[in-house]
Amino acid sequence: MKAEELANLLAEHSLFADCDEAELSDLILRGHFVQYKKGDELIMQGDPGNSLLILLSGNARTSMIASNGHEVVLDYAEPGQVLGEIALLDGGERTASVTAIEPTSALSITRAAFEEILSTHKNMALRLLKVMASRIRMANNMIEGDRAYTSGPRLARYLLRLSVVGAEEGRLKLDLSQSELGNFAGMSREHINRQLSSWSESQIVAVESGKVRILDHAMLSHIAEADS
Amino acid sequence: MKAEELANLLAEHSLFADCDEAELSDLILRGHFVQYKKGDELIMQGDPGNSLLILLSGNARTSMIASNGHEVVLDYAEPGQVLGEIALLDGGERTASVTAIEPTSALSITRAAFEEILSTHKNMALRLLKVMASRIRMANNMIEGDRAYTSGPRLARYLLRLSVVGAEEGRLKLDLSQSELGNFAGMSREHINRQLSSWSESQIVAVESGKVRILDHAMLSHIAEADS
DNA sequence: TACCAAATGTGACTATTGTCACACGCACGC
DNA sequence: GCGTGCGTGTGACAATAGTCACATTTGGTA
Repeated sequence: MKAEELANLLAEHSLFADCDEAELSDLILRGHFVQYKKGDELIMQGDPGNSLLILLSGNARTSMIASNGHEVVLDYAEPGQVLGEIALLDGGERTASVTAIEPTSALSITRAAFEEILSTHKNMALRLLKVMASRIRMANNMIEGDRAYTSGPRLARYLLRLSVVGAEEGRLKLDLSQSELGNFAGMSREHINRQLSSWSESQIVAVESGKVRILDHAMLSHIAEADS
Repeated sequence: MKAEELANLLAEHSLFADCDEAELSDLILRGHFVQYKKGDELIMQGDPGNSLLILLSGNARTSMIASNGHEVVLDYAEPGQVLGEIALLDGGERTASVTAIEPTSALSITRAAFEEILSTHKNMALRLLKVMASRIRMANNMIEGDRAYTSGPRLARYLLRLSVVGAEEGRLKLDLSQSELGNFAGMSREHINRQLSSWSESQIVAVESGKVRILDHAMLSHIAEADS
């Protein structure tokens, strides 16, 4: 892939949208283009964290396996997302895995290159700080939601999180199986199924050929804030 | 309080330990010394986030109140901790409150001063990035633990998190009431009580005059990783 | 088309944890 | 010394959600 195409891909996405020429070309020059097929692991839990990825295309799931085998899905990453920066920054192991859920490509940046880029382009650090701030915000939100609400409002929250903003007819960004939704929202597949069925009857969502569609966005938002 | 004293306070703590003279004095010069008594709110959920705090002494609790009234304690902050950087960086509202749980003092830094400091001392950005990285790691850990484990292992994890590292006799950093422990570990006061009583019988912890002491650190760590 | 695997739907039961109610004890101030 | 209030201990019960078992559907492909 040519540098120019990469530059376009990067510049499309918010974090890099305001990068100047030099920054973009530095990223590309020092980065390494990698491709994955569905199911490949971009990052593996337990590995040392010596590089950072910038997702260029495709989609990936960030998840952790707890010591009792329970899988917890933390997030789904879209193109433009920075992945693996935590272990790179604090020198620890990777605490989560990132798995491609469709054919995916990314720019891989080593620690050395990352440090050079940070010290050369001081705006990059500020950009990264902002990204990480919103990531902490999101994580705190998850903790709050998981703790404070019962399964209904919680599922509502996760569905809303998956919903496209200016969506045509409540489509979700990702078509997850009910088991995957369960790992994301922290409830059993069966429970997801029952909840969706119930909402389906009240015309809040539609479940068509396995795919969830949000019919009543307002109602779902209301449920997400509900008392119980 | 004199600048020199402040400099010493700052330099004592990891994040600022390797700051050079100029950085420290810049922080102090541009910062504003504030004091709080027990129960005061250093940061209030819902406010706009126009400043950042560096805790100098005392102790504070970071917590959120969900829309259904449920209180979720995210963390307890020790001296040296940076607080309120998220809203400052991403421009959003404060999503959590920070309350002094004892007499507390802090250095308050406005957005303008913060930006100047970041752009003058580029090492500051890197330091902050590291702090935020470990904060994300911690948050992900909480999510994993809350999701994957039942109350026993979860309480064990939170107790361990409160335990002093080179502790004399398993003392905790903070003496929390059982209700507070409940809000921190995400379980009801009654359930905390029953769990502690049970561990007390098996000599894993001791509950003396309201204060929890860890007797069998190894056992508690083992429970924290347990299957159920 | 016919088969297989994976995903979904659903009932019955169980487990875990929260809630409510109330007793007790200890500390603090009057 | 004696209330008053807060934190704690504990039983009985309710509610929520998980588990297990199995039927059914669907989608891909030989």
